[in-house]
Amino acid sequence: MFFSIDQNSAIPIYEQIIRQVKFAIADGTLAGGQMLPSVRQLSRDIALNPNTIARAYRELQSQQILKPLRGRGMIVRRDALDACLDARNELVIANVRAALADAFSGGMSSGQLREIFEQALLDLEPNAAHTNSSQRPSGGEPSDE
Amino acid sequence: MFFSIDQNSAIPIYEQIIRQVKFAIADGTLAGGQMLPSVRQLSRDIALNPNTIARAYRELQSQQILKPLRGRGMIVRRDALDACLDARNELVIANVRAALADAFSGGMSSGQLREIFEQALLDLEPNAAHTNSSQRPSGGEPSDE
Amino acid sequence: MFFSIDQNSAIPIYEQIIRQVKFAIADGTLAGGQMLPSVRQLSRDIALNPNTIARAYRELQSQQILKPLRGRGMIVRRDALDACLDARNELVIANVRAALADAFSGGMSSGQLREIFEQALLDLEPNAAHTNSSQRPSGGEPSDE
Amino acid sequence: MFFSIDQNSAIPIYEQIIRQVKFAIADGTLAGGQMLPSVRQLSRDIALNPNTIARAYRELQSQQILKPLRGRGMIVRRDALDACLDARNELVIANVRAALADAFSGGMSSGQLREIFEQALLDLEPNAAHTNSSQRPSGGEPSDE
DNA sequence: GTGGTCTAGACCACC
DNA sequence: GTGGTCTAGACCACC
Repeated sequence: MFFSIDQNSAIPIYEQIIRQVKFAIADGTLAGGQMLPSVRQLSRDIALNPNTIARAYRELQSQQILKPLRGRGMIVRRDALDACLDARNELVIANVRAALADAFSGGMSSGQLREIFEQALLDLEPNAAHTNSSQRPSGGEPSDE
Repeated sequence: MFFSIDQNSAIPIYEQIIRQVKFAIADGTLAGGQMLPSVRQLSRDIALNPNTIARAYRELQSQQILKPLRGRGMIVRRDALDACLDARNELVIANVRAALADAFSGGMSSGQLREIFEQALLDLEPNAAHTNSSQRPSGGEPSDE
Repeated sequence: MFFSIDQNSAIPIYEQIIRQVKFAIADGTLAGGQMLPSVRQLSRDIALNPNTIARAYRELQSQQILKPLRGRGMIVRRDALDACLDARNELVIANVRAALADAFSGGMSSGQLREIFEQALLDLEPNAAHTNSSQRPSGGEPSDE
Repeated sequence: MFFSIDQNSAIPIYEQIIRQVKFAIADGTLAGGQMLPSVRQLSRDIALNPNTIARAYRELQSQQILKPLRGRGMIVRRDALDACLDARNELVIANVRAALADAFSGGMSSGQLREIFEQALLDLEPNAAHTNSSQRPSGGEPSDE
């Protein structure tokens, strides 16, 4: 599976699962209508208590991301993509703002912050082809309907 | 005092105090040799149980940031500044990296991230106008209207 | 359990617990991966407030001796043995040096100190007869009567 | 003065003073009838709160070590030497036994302990001429009467 | 069930 | 006055 769980993180495991399901939908790894691994299957795969998986699925269901198929499991709702893109964007924006607010409250300058940001981008960017332009088009979701 | 506690944060109160003491040292608000408010005084000022303050002070002591003067109170160690600058930088870098890692794992592009970063900087930067140059002098409010 | 707490000691109870956990790891009573008694269980067994136990466990955690398994309890870290052997040796060496420094500062001679040391060894050594040779094999109870 | 105070020690400062006065008497640095520095003088010399000095002198007086001369200060009682030698010996013996008990409770062997003891002796012995004989005469106090 | 946080309040030694 | 320890008990999230 595509889950990577950090047992030591301060973020509860069920939250990590919720987030990773949403992000997988946001980036297209999981598409509408697709089936999720069963609670039992997944609990074996990633060695977690089934209760923890079940809790994550339950919350994703109540957030209208997943839909239960009676007796068969959970599928991704056809209309889940927008909610997942929004969730992703909100989370990322909140993270960035929190990091900046922390930095300013400790007296750091925006110059130092830009350096840190660019360095982190260099280190982490998946397709490492870094360009200096900050005017690239904003992205937008390709329509694959 | 300079403390601002968020009772509803997921971050424990004693951790908020620890962080704010370190950041106050990092930005020069608290200098080496300076006295901290007493446990009882601070507990009155920010309406917290003295045990909570004492716990924060105790951890700062074991991290070599504060030093107790027996029967008199807590002072900032002369050599605390470096540790506090390091702590601040590490925290900010970790925050930024976590935000970026999250974003990439959700399929966001570095272009989108730069926009989010610059927007957050605009919103949060304390009393400073934004210019696009990253070599601009560190202070000043140039009018680019 | 293997804890023996002295309520009247000048050493705080939580420090006694910390020391005894480390020493139990050092002498092999507690091995890496092994589970500790839960805070509530131990607080019942040795008639102490759970907060006191929790404080000891918390500090052992921050010293990388124990590791919390969320919702399940505390285990001894696999790599804790070295740290515990070091802690034990450092403590013993510090104790011995402090005793000797005190003695010398009061004008005592090394001859007097050797007598005191050998007498204390005779009195305290667990189930072992004393011989004058310091190269004797490490176990066994030779009868030198 | 002959005092060396460790502000950070777990041992209270007034206890350090008491011990150092007794040990100075035990090793002959302070003789019966000799005058101690006044509370004010000493508090200036070693930069301590006069209350702390006064408390130490008060306890030494109640232990029959010092005697107040009205309006002039404290002198060492003529019969203080025996009490001071006893106090020194008891303290050293207690220290040594405590160190050994700690060591055994952590699974250390008497062989290891002898090594530690001899090493500490080598490091600390004031007139570093170390001999291997452990049968030296026990010392005894020279009579200078 | 588990540990973690927080409040409330007692008591202590030290200055 | 100062910080440090300890008890008692509530409440929380997680498993």
